[in-house]
Amino acid sequence: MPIPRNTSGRDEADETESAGGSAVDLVLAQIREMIVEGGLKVGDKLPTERELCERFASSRNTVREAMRMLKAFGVVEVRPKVGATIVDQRMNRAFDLFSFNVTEISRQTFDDIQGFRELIETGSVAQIFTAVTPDDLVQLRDINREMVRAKSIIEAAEQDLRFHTRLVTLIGNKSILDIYRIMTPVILRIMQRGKTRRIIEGETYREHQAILDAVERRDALAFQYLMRTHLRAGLSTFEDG
Amino acid sequence: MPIPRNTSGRDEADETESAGGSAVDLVLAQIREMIVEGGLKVGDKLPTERELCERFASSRNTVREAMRMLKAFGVVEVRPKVGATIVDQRMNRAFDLFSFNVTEISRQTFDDIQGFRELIETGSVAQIFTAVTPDDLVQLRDINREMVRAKSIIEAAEQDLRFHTRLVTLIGNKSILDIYRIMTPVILRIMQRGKTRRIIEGETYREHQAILDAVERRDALAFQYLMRTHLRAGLSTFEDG
DNA sequence: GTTGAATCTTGGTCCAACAAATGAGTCGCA
DNA sequence: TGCGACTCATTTGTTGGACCAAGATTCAAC
Repeated sequence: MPIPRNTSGRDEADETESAGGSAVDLVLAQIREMIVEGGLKVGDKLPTERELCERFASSRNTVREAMRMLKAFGVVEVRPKVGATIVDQRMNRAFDLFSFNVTEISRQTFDDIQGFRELIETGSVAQIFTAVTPDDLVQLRDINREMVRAKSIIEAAEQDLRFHTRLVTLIGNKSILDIYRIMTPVILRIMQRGKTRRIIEGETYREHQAILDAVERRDALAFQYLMRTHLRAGLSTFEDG
Repeated sequence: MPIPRNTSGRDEADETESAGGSAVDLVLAQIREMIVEGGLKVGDKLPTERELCERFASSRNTVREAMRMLKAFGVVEVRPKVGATIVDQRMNRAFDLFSFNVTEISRQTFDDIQGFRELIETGSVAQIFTAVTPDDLVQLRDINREMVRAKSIIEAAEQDLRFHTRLVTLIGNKSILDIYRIMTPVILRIMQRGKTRRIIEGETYREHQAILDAVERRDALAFQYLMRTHLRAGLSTFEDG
């Protein structure tokens, strides 16, 4: 028989959780606390769902919804018949997060993203020059050629992005690369907008080649100038909606 | 009577979703598709849970778990009785994402984060100098003084971060500010590590002041040099675990 | 000791029900 | 007629229970 319990656990909602209203949020906060207090690390296993129900005096559905959120956060990975283990896939989750297209890219967003890229890609010239190898350059030119051979604008944009991501990888900074990867979906949409095959085969290809030439010569000023010009080239093609 | 239906909907798992195994993932993908195909924008309302059950031939729990994930992604906001409306709070969600401390900060992460900050904070000197007003400088010096008056290391670190965030805000680039905010929890943990009151009252305070002096003089080279030195100062205090 | 079958465990899904909150319609009164 | 209070229905939040399928475990047979 359903016991008419305190459905909205606001009485004991003294958690630090900001939105500690619903029972699911409460259980979520309790699980988080359990992880932190218990000093659980990546690889450790969480109790079973039914055990969590018992411990937090909640129904299984409530616990499951809380687990869903943890899964959405990339903090736990749950396999059937095995249980939930703590992981850290938050970067991948952040990546998924922005693949969700809910808003059209505004002119402002476009400018901001390109400004960010300009900061990253021109500012890290020293690290790139230090790390780059002849083999890297060969691969980069290959990518550039593949971009021209691409069958569609979308595919070409992907190669274009691959080119830039490859450069950013050379910086050797995982945080920067993670963030660049998180922005990938948005950057892709930007690239696909206002680009034609003619632009890709012509301007984009040549600009990439010129940038690689500058890398080869270790010409920092040229690299920065060419990269900035390259990134800003798209700005003119952007049409306000 | 429970109909022995196909519990693991792998038969029709022809979705583009990467992990389209479970029924929840399937419903999630279908809702996403519904949003995209239907051209639903921020502010639009989703059908009721029961309507989604009917449309996707799933139980209410399954739909609810899918909605939980959308909520975790910051894509929908659901109020009791009112229903689910589409929002875009993904940046806030990304912020929450990294407030979850599951791993200890390694030396490598420390270096990477500081390297990223160095790139952002020294590379945007032109934008900062253009945007800064006398009032901004007054506020920045206030923040710096508050940092010294802080009652705890944690509070001081928060003021320290506030100082840098205030500077980054001057860049006027929302994307950069968003990313800086996302990194806030990690940066805070870095700041709290290896800092003593002596360091905060002395070195940190003086370095901040010197940076502001450089801003006031519009001395770009000094600004970049001082900022870089300031950010790298912490590196020596970091002790390997 | 190894292997294979029986059993147990556990996550995945579904169902039925009730509580709570809120919007909408309705009734009564001025 | 206008408006406030009231009732009612709808919708989300939560619970308990049930079953299934598949991995993990146990145990018996060889």
